[in-house]
Formats: sequence, C-alpha cells, structure tokens
Amino acid sequence: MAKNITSQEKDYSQWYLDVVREAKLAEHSPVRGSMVIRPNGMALWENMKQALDQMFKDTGHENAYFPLFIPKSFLSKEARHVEGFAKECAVVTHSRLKSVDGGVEVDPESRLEEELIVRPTSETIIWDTYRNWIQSYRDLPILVNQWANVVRWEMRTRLFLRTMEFLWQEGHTAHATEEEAVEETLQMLEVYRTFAEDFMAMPVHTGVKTAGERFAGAEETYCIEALMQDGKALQAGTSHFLGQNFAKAFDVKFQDKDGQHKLVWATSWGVSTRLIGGLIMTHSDDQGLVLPPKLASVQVVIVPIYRSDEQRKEVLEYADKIYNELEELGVRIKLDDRDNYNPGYKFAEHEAAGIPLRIAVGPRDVENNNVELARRDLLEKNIVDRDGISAKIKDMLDDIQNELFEKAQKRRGEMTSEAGNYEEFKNIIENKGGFVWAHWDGTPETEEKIKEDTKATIRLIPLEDGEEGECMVSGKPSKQKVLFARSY
RNA sequence: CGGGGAGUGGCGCAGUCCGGUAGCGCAUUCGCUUUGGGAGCGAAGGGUCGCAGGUUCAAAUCCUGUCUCCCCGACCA
Repeated sequence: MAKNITSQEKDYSQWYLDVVREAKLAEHSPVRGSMVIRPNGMALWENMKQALDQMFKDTGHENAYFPLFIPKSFLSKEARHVEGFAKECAVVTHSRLKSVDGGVEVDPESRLEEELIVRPTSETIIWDTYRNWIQSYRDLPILVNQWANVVRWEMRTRLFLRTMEFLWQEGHTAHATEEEAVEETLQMLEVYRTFAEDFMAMPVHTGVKTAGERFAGAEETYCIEALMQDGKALQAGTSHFLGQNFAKAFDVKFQDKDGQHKLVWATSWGVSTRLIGGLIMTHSDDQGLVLPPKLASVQVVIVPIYRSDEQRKEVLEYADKIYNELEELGVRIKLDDRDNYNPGYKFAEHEAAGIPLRIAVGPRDVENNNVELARRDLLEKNIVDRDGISAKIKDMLDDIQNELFEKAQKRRGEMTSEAGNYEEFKNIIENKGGFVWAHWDGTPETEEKIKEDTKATIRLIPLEDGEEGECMVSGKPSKQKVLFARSY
C-alpha cells in the first residue's frame, strides 16, 4: 500500500499534505506561507487555466495585464474595500538595498514618496485605468480578464487552500446598465459552475453570500461552494456584482445615448490555485492523487514489463504501437520506459500522481495480444484485448470523468442534511458534518450566534426561492432554507 | 497574532532528560543479479543537527533570541 501517505481516516490534514508531497504538486518555500508549485502542480493549473481561458473567450472576454504594484492612495478610495483588505497587505516602502559588512540593508535614503501595495486584488488599479478607457456608452461593455499572482498577508496558511501569494484570474467588467452587470455576474458564476462540474468533476452549489461574507466593496457576492471528503465546505469561486461603488470611487462615467453622464456598473470574478486543493479533497484517496481525465496532463501511462533484453525490445515495440495509436487520437499519453525502476514502483508512483489509466504490457501480453488496463479511480485492473484498445480507452476516460462526478455528487448527497430545529442542527454539525440546510431569519446577529455556537457559517443563500419557514434560532420568519457548513 | 506540538543527509525518524564531536530505515551513486504491485547482495557518497548569539575545556544536547512547518483559535479566496 501507499508507503508514505497517512490514511484519510487517521489524519485528514496530514493525508492532504502527504498527497501534495507524493504527487509532487508543491512544497513549502523558505518564505512563510508561500509555496513552490512544482511541475506537476503547475501542469494541473495550466490545464485548468486553458479550459477556463477558453470559456472566458467564448463569453466575449479578453485578457490584459495590470501592474503588481498599486499606489497606496488608490486603495483608500473605496471605503469598504480598504476596510476589507487593509489588514492583509504587503507594502513596498523602499527601492534599494546597500551593502553593509558583507551583507545588505535597506537603504534609508531610498524611501518611496508614496508606498506601493502588492495587489491583494486589482479593482482599484483597474478602475483607475477604466476611467481613461471609458467616455461613451459605445466604449462599453469592457470585458477584461487577467491571469496574475496576488498577495494577501494571511495569518494561517495551507498549501493551495490559503497561501500568502497565489495564482488566480480576475475578471473585471464595466457596463452601461445595472441589468447588464448583474447578468454578467450570473453568467460568470455559471461558467465557474460548469468548469467545476464538467472539468474538475466537482459538484458545486451556487448561490449568494450573506452580507457578512460578501467581498469588500461588492453589492452582492455570488459563489460556487463545494463539499470536501471530510465534510468541510470550500468556497471554490466568487463572482461579484460591484454596483457603482468603484465607478464612484474612481469617477468613471460615460455619456449615454440620452446625452446624460452616468456612472458605470461593475463586476469582478475570480478563481485561484485554491481549486487544486479542492480537486485533491474531492477525489483523492489513500494511494494519492486522483485526477479527472480532462485535467490530467498525462491521461494514460504505459508501463513496460520485461526480463531479458530480447523481451525488452519486443515489449517496447508493442508498447510503442499502442502509444502512437493513442497519441493520434489525441490522448495525452506517456511511455514510462525508465529502466532503473521496477514495475511495482512505477505503479505506485503513477497512482500517487493520479494518472487516470495505466497500461501494463509484458511478454505475456505480447504473446496473447492483450494488455493489462488499470483504473486509478477504482484501483481496478483487467486484462483486455489489444485490438480496439484505443476506442476502449477513449470510452474509459469519459467514464472515469463521469463516474468521478457521480461519486462526488453521491457523497455530497449523503453528507447533506436538513435541520428542523437548532438542537438538531448543532448535533449534525458536531457529529456528522457536511452541508446542512436550515431556516435562518436573515439577520447578521443570528448568523453570528450560529457561528459562535457551532463554527458553522452560512455558505450561501440559494438563488431560487424555497419554501418559507421559521428561523431555527429565533423562530422569526424565514424566506427559505440556507446552506450551512464548517468550511476551509 | 494567542495556545499547543515540531525542526537532526532528499524523505521518515532515533539520539536531547543526564554535554564528550552524529546514527538508523528509505532514497542516491557504482557493480552484479533482478523486473506482472514500492527488488536482492556488495561497495560508496552525502548532514556547520533550522538560523544567530551565549554558557563550557567541550553543545544536536543547557540558556537567550529568531525563522519555518503542523494542529487549535481570531482573520480570510
């Protein structure tokens, strides 16, 4: 069994760290809370990025790039925005070092006139720029996205889930009307839902955040929310309707058809490398990472097995043909012909790395015209006919993708409860975990009390109307049940 | 940032209480034998014991400071 991975049952946190290490996704850097993303992790992010980028382009967005550094004064222009981010900003104060006794020191002479903030998010610098881009209704909408890194000075970090520096995309759009901006916000939420479910095979709920959980500076924050294997929720993506807050703060107006000058309506939306954490905690097991085929950089690995040089030649020849056949079909395939590891070692290594399918071919297979095909998700292997292998593998990759989603969805179903009263609610949160639907009176006071009592937060309020009822805490009227969970 | 735990070759650990100049397993390199679930034998290489001070004839071990990681809290994508 997996030698270096703690079982989920024994210690889920340790398991997560072990999987990240064994799958070679990332490691800690010498800088507190900052990680090195290793090639395997970066490849995963690049695959996510590619799929998302295409979806953004398909919905009319373009990429741009804005500076890493934001003048301090920009950040103070939108009151609630500052309030939200002030406590977690890295600040650049000097521009030079000088040598002192063989070491270096900050040169006090180089103090900046205006300090620069390392972007925690880019609304301010982008809206400062949009002011110059927008004069007329003809300049709208602006549909821009950027792929970037951001820094948030976090107290407590966890690889991928919360690091001080992380990679993400942030979309920032400008619109002539409120209606259009809201539509954009919801459209991108739907893009995120589609991506999470179709590519990551991670079922998500969509909804709107409570005022307390809202993005600093937003009128409304929409989110996709996933459930991890340990019963904790993960906010996997957010889409914000920003109203006219940033247009006001940065004086961004346009002249409309009627000749009137009007404030521009805004949205912003983002997902980050946190998704990799979500992916790990949705599918992976005690053998390591499990990847959905659509996001796996290597979908199929071929492991040749042989004794003599003669067998080696024969087996590799056989394997090469399969390799070429699959490559032509567009399957991302790798032939592991390293001679310094034995097959068992390779099996374990590829399992830890989450490669969806493994083909093992040895002399017996060559002789009988078949291969051994192993599914990573089910840890199941079968001898199958060599002929028609390509079509079978294509099908199987599709099956894995679908079954991973179904399995995750089923688990989420099992881990979702409804609470009729507060005692029941507390009991579920404490003993079972997972998502809990319950009535809430809509007040921040009740929300806060529940959080204090149980550590569970309102993950979202559904977009569709639900059945009315009474708040489980206050007994006051509730318009619908909302979704609770303890979260990452 | 508060409470708890921890940092010793790439990884996992022993040694720390009671100071005497660093060891084990895996990994690495070379050779031979192996290869259908993490191979065997033989040989070899690799560590200023997180870092910086201090005590001492002598520090992985004692003292002070500091950095990083893990868990729990407050804060957050």
